[in-house]
Amino acid sequence: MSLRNTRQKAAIRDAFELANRPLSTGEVLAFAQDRIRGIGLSTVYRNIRWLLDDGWLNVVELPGELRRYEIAGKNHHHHFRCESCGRVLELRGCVPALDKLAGPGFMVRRHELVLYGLCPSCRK
Amino acid sequence: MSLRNTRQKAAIRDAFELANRPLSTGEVLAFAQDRIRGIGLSTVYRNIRWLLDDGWLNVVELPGELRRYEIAGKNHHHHFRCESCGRVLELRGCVPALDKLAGPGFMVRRHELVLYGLCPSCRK
DNA sequence: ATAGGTGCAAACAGTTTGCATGTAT
DNA sequence: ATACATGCAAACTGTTTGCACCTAT
Repeated sequence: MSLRNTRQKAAIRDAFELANRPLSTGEVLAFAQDRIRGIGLSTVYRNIRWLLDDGWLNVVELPGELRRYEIAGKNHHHHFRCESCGRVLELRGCVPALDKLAGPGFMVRRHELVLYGLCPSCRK
Repeated sequence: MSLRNTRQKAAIRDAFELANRPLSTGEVLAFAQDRIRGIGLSTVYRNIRWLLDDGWLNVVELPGELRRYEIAGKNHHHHFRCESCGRVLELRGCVPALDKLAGPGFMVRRHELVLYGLCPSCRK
């Protein structure tokens, strides 16, 4: 849990609020370095860890991708990864009966779904 | 591309054929070490790479998990990860209209779906 | 003033690569 | 005999940790 308010901490939170999409540590560092010369990668990791503990961030893990993080507290949703620009975008809602794909022997507790293709910007 | 038939190579292929589920490099190594004393991890990695190039294996990447591999050539399917035993099992079939989850601005090319819970063995 | 936070560098895990040795052909 | 494959160790990437210095309180 973090107790003090530092410039670094503020810059890291701002990165997520401005991006409004899941960010990797590298993306967060790039943003924060524009504001604070010499900010270290370990500071990014440590603050992300604290924000996760606080429940302010959630982990977003896509298959074969670096771990990303997004602001917590949103409704159940899934993600779209653009194969052109590499960005990960949020999708709203879900698909019914997903969990039925497992047969009757299984007990399904949760699921993850990721769509891949071209985002609206890259499709043009 | 591999040209020679070695004991190591045979043991690695056998691991996949006997397991009949996606395996990580660690799982493959554990299997192969039962047969061949002193087999190295890099041999596992190299042979998996060759088997991927040959099209004999496919990559199976689940969010936040180590990369796994499975025998190629199967129909479109998804996976179930047991939260008790950690094994990843194959599910048959798919769910219709998955790709509709992205709005009209997107072009969806493929998707990945993973279910989590208890497998039939662990549920008992 | 003081202890929590930062930045650097070292430690780690999983994966890849370089190289001398071993072995299938 | 030859060159491909192996096994070891070193390199590499993403992440975590130890520690001296800095700074919000």
